[in-house]
Amino acid sequence: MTEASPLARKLAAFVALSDEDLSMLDRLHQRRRKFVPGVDLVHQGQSNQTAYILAKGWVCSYKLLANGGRQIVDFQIPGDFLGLRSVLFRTADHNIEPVTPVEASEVIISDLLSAFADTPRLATAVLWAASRDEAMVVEHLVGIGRRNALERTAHYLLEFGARLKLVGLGTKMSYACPLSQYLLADALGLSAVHVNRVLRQLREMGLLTFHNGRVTFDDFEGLVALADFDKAYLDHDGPLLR
Amino acid sequence: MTEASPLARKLAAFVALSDEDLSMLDRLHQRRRKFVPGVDLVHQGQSNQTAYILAKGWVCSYKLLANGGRQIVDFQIPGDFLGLRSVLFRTADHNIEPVTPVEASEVIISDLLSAFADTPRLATAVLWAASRDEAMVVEHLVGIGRRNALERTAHYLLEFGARLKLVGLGTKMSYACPLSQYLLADALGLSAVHVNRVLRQLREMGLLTFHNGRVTFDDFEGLVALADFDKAYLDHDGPLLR
DNA sequence: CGTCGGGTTGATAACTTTCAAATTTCGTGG
DNA sequence: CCACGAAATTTGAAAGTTATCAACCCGACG
Repeated sequence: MTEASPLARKLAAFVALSDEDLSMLDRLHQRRRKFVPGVDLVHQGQSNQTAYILAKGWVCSYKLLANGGRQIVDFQIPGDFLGLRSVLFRTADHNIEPVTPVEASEVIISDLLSAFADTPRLATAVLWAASRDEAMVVEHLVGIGRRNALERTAHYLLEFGARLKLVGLGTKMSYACPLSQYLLADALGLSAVHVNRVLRQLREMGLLTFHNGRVTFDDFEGLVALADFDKAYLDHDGPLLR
Repeated sequence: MTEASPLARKLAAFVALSDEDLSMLDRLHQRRRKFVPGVDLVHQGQSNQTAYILAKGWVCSYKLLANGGRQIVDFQIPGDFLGLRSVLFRTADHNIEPVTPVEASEVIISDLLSAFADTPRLATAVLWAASRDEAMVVEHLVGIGRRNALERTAHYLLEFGARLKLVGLGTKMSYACPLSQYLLADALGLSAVHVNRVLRQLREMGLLTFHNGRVTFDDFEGLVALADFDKAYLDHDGPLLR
């Protein structure tokens, strides 16, 4: 096998996958498409949705409000599914936009469903990943509702560290993060100016450094304590299910 | 058929269900159990989960933080599933607690899965409802992140109106709401004191009244405008899919 | 009665936003 | 390789929103 895809890598962390599972997973990837920042992949209200598996780059899902604000619900990174929900729901209720140049494979929904029927372990793994995604949205909600700016930012950046490590795009100590402070602000429910101040504070406290598109954890344990981060949450060694 | 159950009523709004679908739905309901406020239905970290269909009363799902705060992720009302996610995830990552005395039917997951295989329209309806629940969590996230206390509260109470009307527990003008201002505060990411002030303001603006466990919309259109509420979102007449 | 949980109100403090203005970074064309 | 302009980051000051603290009120209930 060549280099494992991010998705395969992620799923393998949940469920031990056979070669058959893996090749089935490969066959799900259809046309590879590219997108660039500034052009939505999915637009609010648009119907007739396609689902994708993200292969390269970051995207964000967001909603716009009448009062002019926007809230980023989640960022997706390689190995994540895009737009699965919109397909079910028939029409998208949010926008999806590339944060960086992006490559993604189309997924034919009927292929996915029949793959589920044929390879139940794969189905388990995908459902598991979907549940985790939902859990992350919930954690995000909790953070915005009940954590102050400092804890919230620390928690969010820690979570990304864990997600990226899972797909082989980061180490325990640092990762490449293409987000601007504006994007971070729209995700955290803060103003960009305040995000800047918070990042400075985290740096001055010796906890983490976000510079030049790279997040570095200067004091991992300190961060975890500050953010009340559940390490077990995204962090484990072998697959959970053998 | 006797009085339609809240769940049947809700699903029928999404998908036109046959008698066969409906009786299948009935058979999903197993042991009926009762719960009282103060005792968790589901406790964070607990494994070996059961899923339920809520028949009477309200419950809330919440997470506790190390800093002492708690965030209520969602309230569930009659017709909602409870703990479906926890079952998949093997262990619960949040708590579920009754807000009022509650009655709920256990659901055997294998029954649910085989019902899906036999009656695809029912499966569609349930998945649709699940997607809607997820969309509501996202909307909640957006509200907490980017709406001020007034808009946020108005939006939340409007959403409840729509949800309750869907299961026959409210009219366009008002509904019974058993939530204390403390509960509302923990859901909205505000302090109880501030919720009190916001409710007063909404009342003084002639928009809505929340008194004696009842929410009354005094100026529906005004509220919708203030909250930037998407009426189409939860509101429709016939089933979406015939 | 006395207590207790919920609601209400005022005063003050804390946190975050907004506005405005540097400063730095970075890609592009000269 | 340097200059230029646009975008992103940084900082200060002032304003706005929401939390916290401290009372007080009220109805339910033992």
